[in-house]
Amino acid sequence: MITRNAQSGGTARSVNDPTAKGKGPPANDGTAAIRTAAPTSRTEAVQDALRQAIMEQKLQPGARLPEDAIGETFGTSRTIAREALGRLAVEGLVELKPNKGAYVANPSLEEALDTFMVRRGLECTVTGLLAGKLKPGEIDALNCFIEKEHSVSGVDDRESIRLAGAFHLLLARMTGNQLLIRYVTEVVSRCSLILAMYGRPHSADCGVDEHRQIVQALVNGDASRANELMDHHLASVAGRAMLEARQERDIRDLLAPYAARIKGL
Amino acid sequence: MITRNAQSGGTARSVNDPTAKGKGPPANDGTAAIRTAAPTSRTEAVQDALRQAIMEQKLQPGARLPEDAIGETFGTSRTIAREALGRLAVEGLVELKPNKGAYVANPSLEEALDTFMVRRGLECTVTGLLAGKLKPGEIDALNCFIEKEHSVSGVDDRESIRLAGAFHLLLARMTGNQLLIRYVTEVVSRCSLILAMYGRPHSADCGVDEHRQIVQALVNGDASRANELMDHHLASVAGRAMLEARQERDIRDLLAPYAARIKGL
DNA sequence: CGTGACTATTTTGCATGCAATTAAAGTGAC
DNA sequence: GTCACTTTAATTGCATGCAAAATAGTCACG
Repeated sequence: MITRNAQSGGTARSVNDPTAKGKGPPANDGTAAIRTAAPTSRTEAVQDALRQAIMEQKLQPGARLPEDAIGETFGTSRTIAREALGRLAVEGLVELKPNKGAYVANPSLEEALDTFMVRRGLECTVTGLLAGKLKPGEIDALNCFIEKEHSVSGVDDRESIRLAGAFHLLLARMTGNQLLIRYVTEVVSRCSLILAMYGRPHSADCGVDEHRQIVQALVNGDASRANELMDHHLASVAGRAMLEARQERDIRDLLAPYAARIKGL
Repeated sequence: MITRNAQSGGTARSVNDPTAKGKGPPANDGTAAIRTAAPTSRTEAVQDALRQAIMEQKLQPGARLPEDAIGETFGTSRTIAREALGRLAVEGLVELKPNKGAYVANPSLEEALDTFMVRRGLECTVTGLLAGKLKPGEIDALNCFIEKEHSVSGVDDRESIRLAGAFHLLLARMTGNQLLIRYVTEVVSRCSLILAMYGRPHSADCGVDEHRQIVQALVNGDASRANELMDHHLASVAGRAMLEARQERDIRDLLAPYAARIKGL
């Protein structure tokens, strides 16, 4: 009925920029995205866009994600949307209910704690691999990054969360361990979602100083201290976020479906 | 031209048992599979079957996995095969080359070491969560499992590797942490593939006793000792496997494509 | 006899169409 | 007015078809 053009994909190219335009300059300082490399397939493009939309809370937790709507939005077929949703489900950002459809993940408190627990283990592996092995250029990059974190601290909460995640990602990338990078990327995504859901305002602020200490310990080659700091850091981030979360969460849960219905999606 | 039946999927049911028949009784003691729950979709069924085939080395590392052939084998369309391959790629058992197709993963020595490194971190999280928290029934289950491991030790290498993996999986499941379970499942899959590729005969044998010690430490609630044991255990498994691997691997790499061509696949 | 270009075939990437499941609306009985 | 049932609409699950890319095969030419 739509008959967009011919049939095959050679022309429909509305994929490249649909949700990506919202932010500042595309300077790739690790700030921008989880994905570093340019998307190779359309599936990846849609996947990246959806991930960003979810993590920026443009798509509320619990919101429905119909294949049709997504495909149409991005100018692709349901096939692509479907596959992107499937992969995001693996990442834990999307929940896939059989025969019912895809929803933005709405992690329970328990799942949130599980995620942080796994994250602590992974990040200790990171610190273990990095302690005393950082090259001068890497140290500079980290310090520079922390500077940037400090500059937005207390100003833009959402940006703070994003940068905090990016910091941990940056560390993981320095290990060069591809699998570790993938896992840290995943848990950081999940944690960012969780913090955006459960976090109180300013909850991520005081993390900056802890980041500084961690880098210092890594530079000093003190692995166990870096581990300890990282562990404490993550535990405290989780703790700060969760403390007052219980009631608020219920309200949000209850409200989300109505909000989605009103907005029409 | 095939016109198998009508059109839709309501009837084509050759999915349920294609590669699964090769082994003993279907008693579900954790021996059988990575997947515990019955597959809900056809995609999952194919995915599980392929995973098993790969881990049993029925499909050699590096072998091509054409969508067509897989779909035909399992009595489904390429769509299903494609999606299953995609998910296995996420798990790291399949390598997906754009516009070229899917291949059974052929991890390099570096990737193998990366995997073991990540695994150590994850499994330490497992031991940390489990130390002193095991219920009597769980302890029994573990001891029973170790007994079984011991019985096949030195008899059936492939089975030993499988059981060793299943033991770690069993531990992970006892944490109840879904994400942790997923990650451990993945790394165990990968490590099983790696051990099957790189492992010398009997390389996994002496692991049984270490398993026993780990359980003992967990029962005693000695978290740090359990961690230490687990770490040492995994490092030694990795070490045993890798030691003589270098040359042999090159040969296998070179041979794999030819083997695949001869067998026609 | 080896090498390069051209063609044919295979295989992936993606879009679309049909059936089935599920959610919703509408209808009637109590 | 509420509950149960039937019907209808929306959406998923899956298969198939077409085009592009990659590979294999063929033939002319050096």
